[in-house]
Amino acid sequence: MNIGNASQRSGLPPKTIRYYEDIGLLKAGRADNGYRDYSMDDVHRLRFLQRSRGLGFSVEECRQLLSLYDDKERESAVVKAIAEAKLVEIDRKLAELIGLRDTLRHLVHNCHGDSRPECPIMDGLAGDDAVQ
Amino acid sequence: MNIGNASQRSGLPPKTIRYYEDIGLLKAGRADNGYRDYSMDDVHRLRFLQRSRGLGFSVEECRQLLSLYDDKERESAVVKAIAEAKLVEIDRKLAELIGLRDTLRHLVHNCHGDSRPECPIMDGLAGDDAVQ
DNA sequence: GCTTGACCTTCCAGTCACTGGAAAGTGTAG
DNA sequence: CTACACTTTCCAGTGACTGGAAGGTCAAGC
Repeated sequence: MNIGNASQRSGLPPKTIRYYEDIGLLKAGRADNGYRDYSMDDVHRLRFLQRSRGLGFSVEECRQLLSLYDDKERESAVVKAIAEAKLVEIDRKLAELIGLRDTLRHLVHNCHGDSRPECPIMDGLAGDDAVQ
Repeated sequence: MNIGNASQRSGLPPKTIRYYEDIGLLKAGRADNGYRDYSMDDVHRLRFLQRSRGLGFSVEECRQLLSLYDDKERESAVVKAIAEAKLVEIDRKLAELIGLRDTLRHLVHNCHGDSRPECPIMDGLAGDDAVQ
């Protein structure tokens, strides 16, 4: 199957699929006309990449996960450790983002938002007073 | 004052300050020896940038905020609108991240994490079953 | 005066994960 | 035969820095 077809089945843009091949994440066969040729197995791996990336794993982590995906002898403990580390990372990002939101929300809440120049948001960003 | 000093006072690395100058975010004077020379006013603007970036505003948004910061006639409503839009964006990111965390948490929870190859995380990433 | 080391300058390249676009070849429907 | 969609490769750009090289400047200590 051509790349466009594989793209539709995997949910990854053709450009991204070629990029993944470039960086050695997944190699495709070639048809006689030079077009890339994908098997259903390839499509499964592409979908795997699409989901892994979508869940926040980096490309390097995806490379690792994909090799575990191919490894019929893998230990699920290894996979679980990677996923747990990612979970910690997501939780950290989440906490940071919540902090940002609360700070910004507080600033917005205190701003009249009218035609006058006085603005607690600006004051907060300027850092004259405590922002958090 | 030299860039190192301005860096310490603003919390921005010298490299970043030079980069901001490169992209026209903030211009510094020059001393006789060719070194950049910063006033306390410059430091205030650098701190303003440091805080704005830290709160998740893009460099282009910071450019806009900085010009409002300088505008003594600004309307606080304009600032508030920008901050509110950013708040919506942060909330959207937050919701997405929470979705990711829940999905991943669910997968991790279902995985034994032992020496056997069976792994619900892998199955979830492969997408044979519903991930969310 | 000389050396050492910290600081400063510019410029170029790399990061991450794509994405856009140009130029050219291929396949298919009418 | 033509139109048009699809494919190929290659090069460059994104955002917001960051690292490093090569060289200039400055202050302290000997």
